[in-house]
Amino acid sequence: MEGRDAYKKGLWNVEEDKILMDYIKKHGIGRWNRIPKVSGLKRCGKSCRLRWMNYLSPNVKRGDFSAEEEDLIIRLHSLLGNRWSLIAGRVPGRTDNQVKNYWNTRLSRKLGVKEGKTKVSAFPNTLTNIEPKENSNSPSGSNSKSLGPLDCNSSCAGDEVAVEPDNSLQACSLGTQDFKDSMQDTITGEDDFENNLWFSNTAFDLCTPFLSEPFDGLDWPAL
DNA sequence: AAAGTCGTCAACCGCGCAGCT
DNA sequence: AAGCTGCGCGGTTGACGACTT
Repeated sequence: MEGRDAYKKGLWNVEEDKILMDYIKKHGIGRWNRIPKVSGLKRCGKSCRLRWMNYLSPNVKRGDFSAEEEDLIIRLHSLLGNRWSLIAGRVPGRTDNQVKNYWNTRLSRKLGVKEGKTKVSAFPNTLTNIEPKENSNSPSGSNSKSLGPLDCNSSCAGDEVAVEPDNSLQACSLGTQDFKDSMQDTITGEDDFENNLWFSNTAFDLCTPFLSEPFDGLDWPAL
C-alpha cells in the first residue's frame, strides 16, 4: 500500500513541472490522482493540481497586483469575507492562493484589518441592490468557477447610492429578507452564476471605473 | 560581514462536498 | 444508504530572499 510518504513534498523543480505539463498536454486536466501512476511523477494528485492551478496554468497572471486589482479585492473582501475562490473568480488571471496571500501579507496590514478567523463578513454596508444579470455568457466557458469580467457597463455611472459605512444592512432601504436570502446564497455558495444569477457591480458598489475596460493584455481562458 | 528579523509566496493539510457505484 | 473517489476550499506552514542591526 502506498502511503503519503511515497510522494515528494516541497518546492517543485523544472523537471517535475515539465512532466506535469507534458501529462496535461496529453491527457488534459482532471483525474489528478492518476498523474503519479501514469507519468511516474513523485507527487500526489493533489499537489499536481495545486501546481497547475496556481503556477503552471497559462491562465495564471504573474507579477504584482495592479491598483485596479487591489481595489477590486478590497471591495470583494468586504463583501464576501475570506471566500478567496469567489474573490479570485472575479479577478481575472489571479488564483485564490494569490489573492489570499496578497490579502494576508499586504492588504490586511495596509487596511489595518485585525487578523482573525472571520469566515465571512456580515452583509456589506455598501450593498444597495441585487439583480439578476441577463445573458451572462461566461467567457471562461465550461469552467463554472471562473466568472466573467464584472458587468460594469451601464450602471457604472453610480446611479445607485452607496450606504454610508456606518449604516447597517437594516438601515439599507433594500435590506429586505429576499435580499438577505440572496446574499446568504452567495455566502453559502449557493449562488449560480451560470444561471444568470449575477450581482451587478452597482449592487456591490464595485464600480471601479478602471475596470469598465478589460485588463490590458489579459486574455480570458480558452476552455 | 555576520546574525537576526521580517515579508512574501509556494505548497501542504484537513475538511467538506458532489458524483458514482 | 453507505462507501469510495475526485475535487476544491480555506487555513496554515515553511523556505527563502530582503532588510535591519
